[in-house]
Amino acid sequence: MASPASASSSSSSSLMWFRKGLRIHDNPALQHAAARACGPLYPVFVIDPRYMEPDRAAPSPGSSRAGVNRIRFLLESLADLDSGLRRLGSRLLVLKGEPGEVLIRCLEEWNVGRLCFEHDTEPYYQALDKRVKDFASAAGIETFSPVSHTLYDPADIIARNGGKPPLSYQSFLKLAGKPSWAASPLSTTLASVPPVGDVGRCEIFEVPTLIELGYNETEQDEGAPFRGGETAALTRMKEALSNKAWVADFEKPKGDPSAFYKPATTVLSPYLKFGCLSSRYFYQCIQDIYKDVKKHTSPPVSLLGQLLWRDFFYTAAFGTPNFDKMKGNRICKQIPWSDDEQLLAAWREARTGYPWIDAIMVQLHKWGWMHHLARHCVACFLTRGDLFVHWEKGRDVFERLLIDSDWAVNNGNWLWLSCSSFFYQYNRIYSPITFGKKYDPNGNYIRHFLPVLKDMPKEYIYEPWKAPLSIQTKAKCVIGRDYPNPVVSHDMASKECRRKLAEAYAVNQRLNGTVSDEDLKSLRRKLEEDQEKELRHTKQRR
DNA sequence: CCTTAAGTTGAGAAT
DNA sequence: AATTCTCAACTTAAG
Repeated sequence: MASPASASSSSSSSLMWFRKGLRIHDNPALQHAAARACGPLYPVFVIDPRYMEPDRAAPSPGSSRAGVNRIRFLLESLADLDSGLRRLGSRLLVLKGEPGEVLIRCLEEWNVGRLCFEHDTEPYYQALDKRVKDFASAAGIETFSPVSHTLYDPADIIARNGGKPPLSYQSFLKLAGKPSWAASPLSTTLASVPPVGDVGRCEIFEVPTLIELGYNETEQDEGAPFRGGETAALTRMKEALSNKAWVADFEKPKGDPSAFYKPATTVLSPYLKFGCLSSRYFYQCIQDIYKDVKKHTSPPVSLLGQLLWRDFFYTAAFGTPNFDKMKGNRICKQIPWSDDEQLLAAWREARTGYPWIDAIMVQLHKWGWMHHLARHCVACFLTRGDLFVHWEKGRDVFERLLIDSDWAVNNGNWLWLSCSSFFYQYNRIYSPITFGKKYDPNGNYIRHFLPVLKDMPKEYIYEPWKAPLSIQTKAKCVIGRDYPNPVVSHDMASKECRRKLAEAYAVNQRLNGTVSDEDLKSLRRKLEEDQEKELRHTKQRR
């Protein structure tokens, strides 16, 4: 790793570039930078205005790329990182602009000899990092870019599988084995960080507040239990892991998606997304608990199994060109999804008329987080279950609004839920009525996030359109006036979706992975004709 | 290529 | 009320 170039370099300063990995503990890039620095160390975070600053044209409060909840979470994380660094004798230098451009200017201005940053497998960072690394190598700057965001190096797993990512969880597990770093305990503390040097002509900012970024709305929904930052991450993890029996018995599919004041899961995902919590440290802590208990659950359902899912999707995403698209994605079924903007808008804006679906979408807007199974319900409903809208549209909404939205995991799950890849049992459709009911028969979750329905009797809370008008009136919620009628009939729509999926699957199989635009177009035409025929038949029968 | 085994988390009925 | 069974039925990844 040590390069002779750096020893002979006239420059002695180092730059630690933070992007994800917003933490002090188990941060190999920071450790390396701190340990090897013989001059000043500049810890940098670059605010990209396109990601952070308000965009009035955006569909909901936030920037063009991120909802305000995730921006808040990121700012909190940065402020916490700054105070962590200050405790160690340093601070966080915030700069603004296009990250690649800004970083290269810093490297020049500060005469940096060593650049450290966490390796990242997302396409955005792959392109950005190549630019920066090319500059660094031409300028004789040593770079150190370790893999520490995930448990494994996706490239390594793919290489061990003959160049292709494993596409089933079980084969991933077999291939992955025990992570190489897990042989010895992680280094989770740092004694000190060398001080920052002269910043020259670079304009340095403090970590901004939302208001300073130009947001008026700074109120966070009461109850949203998530504050950004490493401190909150570690507290939250310790709290979750303090109950060893809970950890040992954890089975994700048995969690209650309607629990909101006390979620059924750890809610560590946003911290893992930004790297406020090291996935490796989390892994180590879980293993320590497993050693202490007689028996524990196993992947895929166990708590450790959840962490492995993340790596599974990171690996699949890294090894699949166009992972975030249907077209040009070799593992994605080609399906003639509809582009009905009105159905999409109804879903996005929580007015499908199905309270269980709409309540989940409200929670997404207000909290930026929902339980995993709740995400399944709305994703299934939008795509293969009811509305037959393209999974990429739903993906975009999640990507914007979730505080934990993570490129690989989010796209992977949309591929999964839409039966486009990984999972193919399109007959198994989440009912927007009965699924939530079995966890929350009284509808407390709906009453909380859709207060317009708070006085609807529990008999009708999942299907308020079935309530007699007298009851609707008494509940002060007349369907069609105070709350919408269902945008589709679930029974009819889901049958229709099943049929369309079956036909699309048949075409994909017949054409064996080479479905052209023309093929898709003619399939779409055929499906529409069939639907019309079917409608005529139903009318005749009546 | 062909065969085989397996698939995180459905719904509804029956016990 | 909670658990287990049955249903109808697939598909694909892996080997």
